[in-house]
Amino acid sequence: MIRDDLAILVEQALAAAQAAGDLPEFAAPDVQLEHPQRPEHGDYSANLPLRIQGLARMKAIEVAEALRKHVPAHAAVAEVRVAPPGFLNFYLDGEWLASQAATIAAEGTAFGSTEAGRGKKLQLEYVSANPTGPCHVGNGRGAAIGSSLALVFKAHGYDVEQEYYVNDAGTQVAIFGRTLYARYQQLFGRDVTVPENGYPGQYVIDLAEDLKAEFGDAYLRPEGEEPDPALGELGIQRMVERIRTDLGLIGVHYDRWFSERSLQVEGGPYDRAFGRLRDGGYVVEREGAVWFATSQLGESKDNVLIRSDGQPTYFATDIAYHYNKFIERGFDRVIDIWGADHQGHVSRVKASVQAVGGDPEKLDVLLYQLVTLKRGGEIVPLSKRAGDIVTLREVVEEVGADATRYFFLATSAGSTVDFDLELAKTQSDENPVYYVQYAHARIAGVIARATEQGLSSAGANASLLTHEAELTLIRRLLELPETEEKVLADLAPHHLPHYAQGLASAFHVFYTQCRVITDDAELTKARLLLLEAARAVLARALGLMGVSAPEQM
RNA sequence: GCCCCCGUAGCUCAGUGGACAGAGCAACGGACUUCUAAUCCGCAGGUCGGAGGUUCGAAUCCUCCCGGGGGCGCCA
Repeated sequence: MIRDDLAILVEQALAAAQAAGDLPEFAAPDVQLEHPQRPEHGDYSANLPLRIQGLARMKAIEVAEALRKHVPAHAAVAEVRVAPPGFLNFYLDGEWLASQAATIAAEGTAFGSTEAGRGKKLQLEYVSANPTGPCHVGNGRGAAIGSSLALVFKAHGYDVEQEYYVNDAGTQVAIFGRTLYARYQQLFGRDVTVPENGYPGQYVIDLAEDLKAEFGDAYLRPEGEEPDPALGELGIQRMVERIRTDLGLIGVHYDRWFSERSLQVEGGPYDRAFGRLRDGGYVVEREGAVWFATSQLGESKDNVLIRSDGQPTYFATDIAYHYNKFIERGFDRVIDIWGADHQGHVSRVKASVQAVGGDPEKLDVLLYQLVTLKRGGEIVPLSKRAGDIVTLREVVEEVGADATRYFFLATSAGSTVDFDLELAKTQSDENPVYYVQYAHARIAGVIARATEQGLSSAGANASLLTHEAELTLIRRLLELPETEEKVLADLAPHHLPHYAQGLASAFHVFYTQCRVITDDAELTKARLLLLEAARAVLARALGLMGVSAPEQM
């Protein structure tokens, strides 16, 4: 990308200046280029002189001047200027910019793709909400972040597997089974109550009704007896199906649904991982429970693996799960995306990866802050245990899949967000996602009209693109590769909506100032070429967000 | 009590070592006989929670304090 090309020019200038004796010899830090906030400071700016003034024992402004003299000529660069207190500012050449419209149009939606991840097996695990209830709004945030990251990684050559970890074992599943059986019995007139710590939500009643309609009293046992485990399993299966369907509504699809229970088969990952922990001397028994001596690995405290009732903890199966990911499936990199309420879990999972022979450096845990759901300013609880849950499906039906995904993507994972249902509904017409989509629809409209009139960009002369609005738009197009790089480096897909917003804005300005289809046949061709480039980049940005790029609105 | 995240315009949020802090929404004033006005232009809006410190340079890094959220050995 152009930014990297310019960085190389700066490195070359430094080497040349040192060779010529204009600067002393020293090892310089990596060259970083940025976009100045003010246009008069150029398109790209290097602060290298300020950072090496100490090494050079010269004033920054003099370092900058020494560098400027040695910057090699480059087709993209019209001018390099020195600005106080010591910046080296690059101004892109208008003719080169115009030529980029042709380059981008030719690449189409492949513009921005790289092979950076070629041959790397990457796993992204996200949402993985308990199958004891449908996805709620908060799960939607994890879904949008994970899904979008997966799309970007794929676009850069990574072999990506998206996985949902199904917690189909353990205490909560058992409680869910008992809740379901209680609701089921109620449908047959029995006076039973939902167990303490059960799931009071309406969806369990709905599920019980479905099962009764389908299987009648097949799961009913004599009063007072324990429920048929098969009922609970069936219930979990149905909830998983529901989750799969609901996530599909916002375009989230997984390569694999990984069963927690499958880890626990005789001689399976759970046993093997446990063996590794024992071999490492990390397993101790105390207070009737079995502990993982995480404190030996720098953790502040030990953690229970097997409870005193003999059941493994969530942590224990999670160790087996990560053992399976790293050691048995051999991923080169694993990214877990969790809600911030799992924050305390991060360091001990990393410690466990190390303990079972994996490399904790290859594990990234991306935490997103929780979503506060509001209805008309009032907080609505999100927990499945609270009963009154607002499902992801309800939200999608109210505000639409595109707006939902865009909303969840638009803020950085580190910020808490308020999702006000009333606001989401009333402001749906003003949602930024429509601003971006409208830009795409406008482009599609003009191109369609041009096609009707037998016009195309064939044989276009890009150098006719000289209007300031045209060049500004092209500058924006060129920022897509940088944006994607930043998304991957920071694991921060929120850069995408931010970028798309700016790109759409540059397009709308262009559209207002520059008429595409005119009597000037040559200029029309050139502008159609620019439209094709803009359309491809916009469609790509929207696609990476998992948001549709409509032909018309 | 300890740990993590956050605090930026009226609201929702970008910006996390560079130049005079940005966008959207809301408010106000303009622009459609012309490829979609879900648009554009203009105007306005800020002690970057507070106080010290480091640095040529701090919204950004360090320390302390205030406020909000999350977490802290047998829930997941």
